[in-house]
Amino acid sequence: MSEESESAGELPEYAERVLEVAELIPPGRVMTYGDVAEWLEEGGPRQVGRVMALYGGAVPWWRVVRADGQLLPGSELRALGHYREESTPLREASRAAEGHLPRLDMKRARWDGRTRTEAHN
DNA sequence: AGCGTGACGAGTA
DNA sequence: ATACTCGCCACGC
Repeated sequence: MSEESESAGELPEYAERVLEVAELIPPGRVMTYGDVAEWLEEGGPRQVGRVMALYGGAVPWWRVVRADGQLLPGSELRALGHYREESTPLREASRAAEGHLPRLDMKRARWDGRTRTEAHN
C-alpha cells in the first residue's frame, strides 16, 4: 500500500527540516524565513512561514524572523521578552513612542548558519 | 481550474 | 519612514 499522507503525529518532511534549522539557531541570534529556505535549498520564505505558523510552537520560533526585523505581530511582547533574555541585538525606536516597539538589529543579529556562536557585541 | 490568502522579500514611489 | 506592487509557492474554497 502506498502511503501518501502523513501519519498523525508525524510531520511532513519539509516541516521537520524547517523546525530542525530553527533549533540550530543559537540564542541571541536570528535567521530570516528566507534564510532558512535558502539554507534548505527548498521552498521559499512563505513556505517556511507556513511551517512556523503551524508547527513553530515546538521550537524557538522567535529566532525565525522577518527580513525587515519586525517583531512577530500578535506575539511581539512574548518575542521581545525572549530577545531581552538572550541579549539579541535590538534597535530601539528613535522616537520613543509608546506602542512603538523596537525592531531587531538585523545587521548584528542575523545568523548565517556558520558556526560563529560568539563575538557579536 | 481559477482565485484569494499567508508568521515573506525585494524593489519602487 | 510608509505604501504599494510583484514574485514566490502551498492550501483552501
